[in-house]
Amino acid sequence: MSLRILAPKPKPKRPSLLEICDGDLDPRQFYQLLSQAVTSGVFATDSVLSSKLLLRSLSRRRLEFSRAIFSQIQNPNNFACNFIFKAFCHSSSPQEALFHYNLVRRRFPHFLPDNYSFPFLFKACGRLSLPHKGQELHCLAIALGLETDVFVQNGLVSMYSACGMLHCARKVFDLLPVSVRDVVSWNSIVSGYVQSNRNWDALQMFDEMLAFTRPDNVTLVSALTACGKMGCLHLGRQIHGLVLARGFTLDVFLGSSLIDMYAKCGRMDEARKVFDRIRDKNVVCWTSMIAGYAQSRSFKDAIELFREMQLDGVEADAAMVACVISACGRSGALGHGRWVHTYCERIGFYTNISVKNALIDMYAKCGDIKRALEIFHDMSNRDVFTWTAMITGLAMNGDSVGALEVFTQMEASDVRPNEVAFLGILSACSHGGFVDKGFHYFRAMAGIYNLTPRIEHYGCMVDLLGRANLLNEAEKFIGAMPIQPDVVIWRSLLFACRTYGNIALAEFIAKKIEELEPREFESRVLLSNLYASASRWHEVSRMRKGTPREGAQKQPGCSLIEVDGLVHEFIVADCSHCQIDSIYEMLRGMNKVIRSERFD
DNA sequence: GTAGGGTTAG
Repeated sequence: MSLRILAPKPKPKRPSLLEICDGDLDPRQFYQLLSQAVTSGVFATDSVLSSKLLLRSLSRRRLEFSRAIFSQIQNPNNFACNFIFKAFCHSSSPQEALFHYNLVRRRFPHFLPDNYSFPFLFKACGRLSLPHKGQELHCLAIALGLETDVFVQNGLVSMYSACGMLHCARKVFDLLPVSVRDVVSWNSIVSGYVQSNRNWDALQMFDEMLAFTRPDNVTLVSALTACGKMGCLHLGRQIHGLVLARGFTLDVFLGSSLIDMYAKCGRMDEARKVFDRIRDKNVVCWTSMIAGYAQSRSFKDAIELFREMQLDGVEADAAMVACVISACGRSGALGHGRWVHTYCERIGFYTNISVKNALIDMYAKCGDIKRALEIFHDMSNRDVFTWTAMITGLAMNGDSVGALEVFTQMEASDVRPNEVAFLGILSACSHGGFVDKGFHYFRAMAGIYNLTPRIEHYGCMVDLLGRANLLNEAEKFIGAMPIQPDVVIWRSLLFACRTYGNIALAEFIAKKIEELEPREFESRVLLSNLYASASRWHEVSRMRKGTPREGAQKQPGCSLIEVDGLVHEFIVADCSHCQIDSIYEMLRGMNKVIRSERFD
């Protein structure tokens, strides 16, 4: 028997901090590694490990750690600096990127930003709308010889666009040699025009681009957005054709912008076809579709789709619920609205200001003004939409005095009323019969707030005078308007004529309306009713002769009712409801009761 | 030894 001498087991090598850093780490292990790095003085000696730790902190989205780690690094290299700029420029506090840039330049005079730094810094300037800081950095970039670096220059185009300085963005773009421009350069300038609502210029740039570069998904998204904003269905369809013919992938961005374009052009059927074809829909796709339905007043479809989304397991975000709440408000679906309200409180969207604004609007539109006021009073931060929703809501619910009070409070706050807020207050004056106050606010628009009254504001004033039986003043007011009066304005005065029985003026207005809308017969019907009430039967029959029995109605009337959480929609002469027979039976029964009551 | 720019809904 021989003795075998066993070789000693090799002692396992302890992995270095760098190796640990490269491996998979759960949060606890990461914190352990961080504390070891702090105690062993790594940040003073090992710039690579410091940088790697920074990178890991960023992937954990723990910016406070990134900031702490960066502050420990004694001599940060450009890599570490760029890293911190990048982390912050995309964060919720982009000013931190510029703060760190200033800090680094002060503390390390030898530090100079490089071609990697500038895009992040420009991004931060753009997001913060700091064109002066951007220009300062632009000068430095030129001094450093980066005027043909496509990344730096594209960053500049986007920065100037984001700051609303489109002429500068265009100049940077034009100065960039054609051989250097890439698809991102074109995308940046096209999207710049779209952001500034210069949609026609955006589409022209898009057209020009096609001669130089193949567009990508991002290009088409911007072009489609421009088409949507302009209601340009023809071009939108052509771009959709390009998507299909050239085999572009229908990603969520392209899908959402196609839905949005079709929805804004009133083609919900085509929007839905796109929606159904998107795989892995995100919350934006669902919102685009739901917003489209809400915008085309198909509230029932909007609310149903929201339910469907939840069954699909997609979580809503604040923007989505604000959109759904607004659909509930406009359809009068108070039950649904309440349910979404509870849902918001549960998920935690309730802190979001646009959600609260939507809730105020919804409760006010559904007649629960008490609840709307409660939410309004509980809010510590109010923006112009909050105030406007409350003023309009009170006016709508007949509380003109309340609306005037809230408007006064708004004027005392640091929020400036906009055109919509003035529509609210003018309609409050009109319904409350406050003629002098109405004129005061109408004059204040231009005089104090530098807002140009739009045709809707003039409409409110005509309504105000008409309701107050100041029909001749209303007519004079229309005559003095700097804009051409439209049918809405004339019709509102015609209604006032009917109320106060002014046949002579009504005849004059009906003529005006017929000139503007020769195929509409609503004014004739109104006028003939007016003749009837004055027993001028000859004129009544003259009016009716020229009026066709059918086709006089342009927009079908529509009403909705919510029963047990389901919204039922009825359009004039629509028999599609599954219980239409029992509904009519009930209506006939009710009519009978009403008639018998009347003759009792 | 390591990283980059532009885009969508409300």
